[in-house]
Amino acid sequence: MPEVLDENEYELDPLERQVVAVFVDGVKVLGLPRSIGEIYGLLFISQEALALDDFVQRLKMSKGSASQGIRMLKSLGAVREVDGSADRRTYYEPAVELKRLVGGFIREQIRPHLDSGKTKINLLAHTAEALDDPLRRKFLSERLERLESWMTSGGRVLPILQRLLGQ
Amino acid sequence: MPEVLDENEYELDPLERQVVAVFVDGVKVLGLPRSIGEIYGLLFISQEALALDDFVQRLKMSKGSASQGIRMLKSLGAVREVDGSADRRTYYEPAVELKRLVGGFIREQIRPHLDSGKTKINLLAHTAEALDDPLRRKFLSERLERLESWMTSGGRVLPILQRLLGQ
DNA sequence: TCGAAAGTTCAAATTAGTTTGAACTTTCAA
DNA sequence: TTGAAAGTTCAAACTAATTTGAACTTTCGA
Repeated sequence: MPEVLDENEYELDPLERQVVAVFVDGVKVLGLPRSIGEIYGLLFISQEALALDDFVQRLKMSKGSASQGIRMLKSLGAVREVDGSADRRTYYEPAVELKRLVGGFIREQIRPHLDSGKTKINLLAHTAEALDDPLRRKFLSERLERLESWMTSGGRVLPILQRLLGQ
Repeated sequence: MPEVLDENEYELDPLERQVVAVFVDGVKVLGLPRSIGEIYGLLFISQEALALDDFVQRLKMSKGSASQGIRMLKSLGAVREVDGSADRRTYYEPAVELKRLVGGFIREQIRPHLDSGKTKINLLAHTAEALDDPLRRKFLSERLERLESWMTSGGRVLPILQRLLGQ
């Protein structure tokens, strides 16, 4: 067993394991991979910033997973790099403001789908307008309009949602 | 090829296929299986109620998938049974009010996770209170309290969200 | 500048999640 | 009542998603 600091003990203690498990469950609900929950969870219960190797050792995951996980967490705005570290590594700490986390999730995981969905539906609405059967045309146009209104409602609600979660 | 009505033609036409694809993408974002999107999508663009066998034939899925899919859609409140049908089958039509769909999703997919999460965190908070190291105890208690406050905020926001989507 | 440590990439292996299909139960018209 | 059609169940097969690990690139202290 390598010589390490108390805080960087190889295994997670039971409490840490359970908190990490809560985050693993949480990110699964959001459709994100387990490793994201593990990394963020470990950061959340750590008093000091952690580097890639800490995730590899303490969570027993591959360097590849840790690297990809950190990349996604960065893109979500869920972690930030701590600068001014003594050694050559990059250290991370978690963003713990709910507003910020929700904002990142909306921006990265929700908005793009809303936008591309809206585009597709607009195209289909056009196709429907060109249908021969007038009854079918009317029906489909109505339904596609409704679908568009869902997207619009969704788009309007997201910023409100984020504001409401701003503590 | 079996003798069928126009509306129940075996294959989906290109427009129908594309609308169904939009729903398949949509439910994937919500973390629901493809078959749910296919079934709901087909109902959404159909002018008359459909029965299990329509999903099997037109979407080329197994009876098992269709049955399980309908069960989940019922639990989400996304389809309702049409009563008074001529034959022995059960026919379904889609619920198309966004408010209702969102409500069902919150009730079935979000609330249970929020509730079980809150329970787990409360237990962990207790465990943390019993920690020997006072600094560690303070830090973890703070973090777990924050986690609880996330859950509470989430719980408060859901009904508002649903109300805002009530057109 | 060099080379060892840090970090990245991505095809293959693994794991998780979904669908199938066959055996089963239920329903209802004759 | 009965049996054929409708619907359900769930273990096995399949598919999709994640993780691994080895080869690679980048970085920076000596």
